[in-house]
Parts: sequence; structure tokens; C-alpha cells
Amino acid sequence: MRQSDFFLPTLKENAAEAQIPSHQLMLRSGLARQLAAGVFSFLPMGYKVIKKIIEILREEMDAIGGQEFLLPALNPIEIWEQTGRVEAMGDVLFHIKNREGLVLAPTHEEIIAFHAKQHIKSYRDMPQIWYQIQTKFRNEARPKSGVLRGRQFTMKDAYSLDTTWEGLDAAYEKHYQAYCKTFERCGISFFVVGASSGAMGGRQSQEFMVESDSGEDTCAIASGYSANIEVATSAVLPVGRIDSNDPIEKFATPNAKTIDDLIEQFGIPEERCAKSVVYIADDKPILIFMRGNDELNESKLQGILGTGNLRPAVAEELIEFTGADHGSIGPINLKSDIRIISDLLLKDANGLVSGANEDGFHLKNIDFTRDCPHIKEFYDLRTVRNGEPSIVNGEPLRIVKAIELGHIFKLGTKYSEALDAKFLDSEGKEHPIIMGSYGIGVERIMACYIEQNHDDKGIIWKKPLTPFDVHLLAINPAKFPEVAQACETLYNELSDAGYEVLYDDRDETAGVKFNDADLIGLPTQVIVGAKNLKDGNIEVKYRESGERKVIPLSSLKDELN
RNA sequence: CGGGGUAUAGCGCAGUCCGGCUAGCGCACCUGGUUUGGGACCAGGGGGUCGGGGGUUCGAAUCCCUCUACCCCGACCA
Repeated sequence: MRQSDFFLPTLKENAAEAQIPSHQLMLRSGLARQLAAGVFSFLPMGYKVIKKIIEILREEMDAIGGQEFLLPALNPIEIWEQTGRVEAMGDVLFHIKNREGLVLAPTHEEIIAFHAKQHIKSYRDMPQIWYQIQTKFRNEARPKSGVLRGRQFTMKDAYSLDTTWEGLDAAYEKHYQAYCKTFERCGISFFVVGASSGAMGGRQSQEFMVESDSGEDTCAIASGYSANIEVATSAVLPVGRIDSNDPIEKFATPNAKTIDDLIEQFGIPEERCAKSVVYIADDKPILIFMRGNDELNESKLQGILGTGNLRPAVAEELIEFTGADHGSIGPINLKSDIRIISDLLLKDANGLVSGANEDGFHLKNIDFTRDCPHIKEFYDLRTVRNGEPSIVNGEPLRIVKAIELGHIFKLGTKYSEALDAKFLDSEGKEHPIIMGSYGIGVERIMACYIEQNHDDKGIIWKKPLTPFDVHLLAINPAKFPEVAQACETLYNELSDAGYEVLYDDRDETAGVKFNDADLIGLPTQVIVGAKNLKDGNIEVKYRESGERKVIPLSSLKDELN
């Protein structure tokens, strides 16, 4: 491709709205342009990269027996109503205004289940892996970070149909392996975490993550262990017992509203402080008791309570249910008989200090085994913190931000049951099809690659995602016809040899070409200038290492091999 | 949805507080000339509903009301 003909608008300055490197560089290097919040156009150079990513995805899906579909983005809302997801997705689902009964598909579990119901009738019809690589629409409340969170984006999603749970396990494992291969081929460093399956329903779920300060997820990782913070656990020791048998004692704490106040004003050891949090779950109050400075993990709480409908109680509710305002609440002498659950670390502990359920007072010497027989439920409720020992080998956990690149779910029968997609087994008995769901964000691969492969000059492309293999730079071809002539020859030879060549034949100064070349970031720059050419030489520069070599014109093909 | 910010030429910005000549600067773009290995120089030139609507005023980019878009933090995130 001759650059003088190629639509490749590079920018010298960063766009004001771009905050993260991948977003800035996608705009500056002419890969993409924003059309509206969370909506992007890909320009020819960017689309070349998208197509290369898609081809890798397609190859890896085909390799595990996947069959590619082209599914509609316009969906009848009835299907979504049958699975309850119109309500579950709420504003995230785009509704068509001037045609009743249509929505824009944010994903395709329902449509897959619909077609499975039509035609998958027998255990002989399975297993199946169906996939698509298409545009999805989600009315995100807050699009951000360039293409990382958009309202319209490309997704590879696959669905497995199986007759048995063992079959689902096998399909899941196939996708796990295919995803690892895909990201490795793309040259992306990633890790896999156990994840919460959220409102999707289902049994097992893992996310493929890229560590990045631009990420929206938080993960805990150490060697041999990695988990989304929503489900991460650590080997922090329980509070345990101290050698004391003192009775419970009430004491005045008029100016202590927080755990830190208690520690400072009364010299109570931090680990002996316990705190109480009141939540309202499905309109019922619940008191959560945990170590003083631990943070409640709402995802874990949702999992334990089996509902996502929960919120912290407000002041009036605190007083109504406990008798005290926040800061003075505890598990003993509660005003009303509400459910209490406690963090595992407090099980069997004694010598604890907690609120007295009376404003301005706390209790000390609380012994869980002696004083709190009414607390029978103990769960892991806390959010792990940086540096806590891993449950695998005690290595300190690192808490990092991460971008979710892919997600694999063992869905189970939620959608097949809701949409009545059933099959007959070999004994003629009817069962719902067992499904899995596996997604990868295409634009996110591109953005993550750039996040991991750039420097202060621009992007650093490598095979196989690079939009071109070679950037051929003609230095002052207008003044030196021999340069233009040599470039024309090289351009033809390299193209004939199978290289994708971007040929900078523009009438620009050397500096502009060099800076554009570094910004665009093709892996190899072949620089043809009059000085070197006079001796029959050209220069080769490798973008990643910055290494430059002056070599004879005739040995270029050997150099590139 | 809550909080904060921004909107002036294709891009980046100044001018707005304190209303007043023809709305400016850098980059980009066009013409001519000179340059030519790390974002050249000289000269000339084109390009603006100052986000939209309404109001105050002799006069509004500037003050008031209102709407919209975009960005950031939070909430949410199948």
C-alpha cells in the first residue's frame, strides 16, 4: 500500500478526551475515531488489525469444532422476556422505539437456545459448539477508556450444547485451551481468575484478565493463585482466643464512631475490635459481624444470601433494628431479633470489643463461644487485601487492576429451561440441553495489545496482529530519483515475496516520516536514503528494540527472514 | 443515576472573572519559493451558527435561564 494513497490520518497531539495509552494511540496513529460516547469507527489501518484478530479467533474456534453463525442484532423482545432478562438487564438493553417488540441484542444465549429448541431434539444431535463474531449493543451507563467499554462492540461468543454435565466440562475445557492459545498467539500477557458468575447464572466461571491500571476489575494474584477480588480468599489467620476469662463489661465511648477511634482512644488492639454492618436484603435486615478493619465483600454476601437485591441500612433502620446508630452496633442486646452472620475469622474468638447497641457505649471481653450462641452462621465475607498470604503457598497476594478480555461460563440449563430447549436421551427421557457460554471482546484484544506494547513514541506492532509487516520509507525521493527508483523496486519485490508493505512515498521530510513510522509502529522499517544508497546500502530499523542496521540492498530479503 | 469538569477553525488551546474596534495563537490545510536523515523556513491565503434555544443590554464568546454533547470520579456492569 502506498501511503500517499492510504487514508491514515495521524495526529501529532493527543486528543483531549483520550486518557489511557491505548485510546490515545489508537486515535493518534489513525486506527480509529470516536463517533459518539462508546461508539467508534475503525479506519482502514485499524480495521486491518481487527480482521487479523478475528481470523485468529475463527481459526481457534474452528480448531475445537466450532461452527460459525451469522445471527441478527435485532431480536424479538418476547424471547428476552421468557428468560427474564429484559428486567434483569434493565437499561443496558437497547429498545427499538419506532418498532414495537424489538431490542438490540447485547449477547446471544437466547437466540442460540431458540434455534437449539427448533432443531436439537435428540442426544444424537450433540455435542455442538456454535459461535459468532459480531456486533453487540449494550447501553452502558458510562462508556469509558476508549474501546474498552463501549455501547457497540465486536464480540466473539460461543455456546456449547451438551447432553451431560461431563460433556459441558469437556466443552468448557476446550474453550479454556482455545482461549489460552488465542491470547498467546496475539502476544498478550494474561492470567486466568476464578470469577463470580453474577446474574448470568451458572456453575463455574473464569475470566481471562490483562493486568492494567486502566482495568475496571480488581484481582488478587500470586504464583499458583489468581482470583477476581469478588471471590478471592487468603490465608489470614483467625482472630482466635486470648488467655482471659473476664466477663463482658460495658464502657462509655462517647467520641468513638469508628474502629480507628476505638484503637486510638482506648488502646484496644486492632485485631480485637469487631464491627457490625447492617444490610437490607430482599427487604429483610441482616447484621454482618466482622473484624474491625476488614472490608465487607458485597459479591460474597450476594452469593451467600442468594440475592443481588441488597443495600446498606440507613440510619433510621439501624436504630429501629439495633437500638443504636452506626458506630455503636454489636451482636449482643440487639433491639430486634434479626439474622446475624459472622466472618469466619471471628469464629470461636474471645476478648472482642464491639458496640453495645446503645449510642456511646461499647462492650469488651466478648467471648463468641460463651456470649454469642445465637450466632450460628459463619462465612468468608471479607475482601482480601494486598500482601495477605495466598491460600496456595503463603506467598503475598498482589491486588492489581485488570481488563477482562474473555469470560467462560458453565451456564447449565437456565436458558434451555426458560426457552424449553429439550432433547430425548437414549431411553426416551426428556432433559434440558446443558449449555456453556464463552465470550471474547475483539476490540479489547486490540486495546490490551497496545496497552502492553507501546513506548513514548507510539505503538510497537508484532506478528501476527501488525497491520503491515514492513514500513518502507523513501527519504527525499523527489530530490533523489535513485531513491524513488530503488523504493519502487523494493516495494514490488517485497510485495511479490509475500510481505505486506506500507510504502511511505509521500512528499514529506525525513523527520515527519520517521516520527510517523515510530508512531504507527510497524515491526520493521526499511529506510532508503541517498547517502546509504550511494554505497549500495539501505538501513533496517526494528521498532521493538530500536536496533538499526545498514546493510547492502541485495541482502534485505535475508535480513527480513 | 449522583458528584465534578469541559464545549471558541480539522486538532490542541487563549480570550469569559471585569460585556465594547474586524474573535486570536500553535499545528494541520492551499499557493509560490527555498530546503531535505528525526515532526524545516520565508511570503501570501482559505477556513468560525464562539455547542443549541431563549433572555438582559445601545452592544454578548463574555452576564442570566434552559437544553444538549463529551470527559473524569462514584454507583452499575449479563
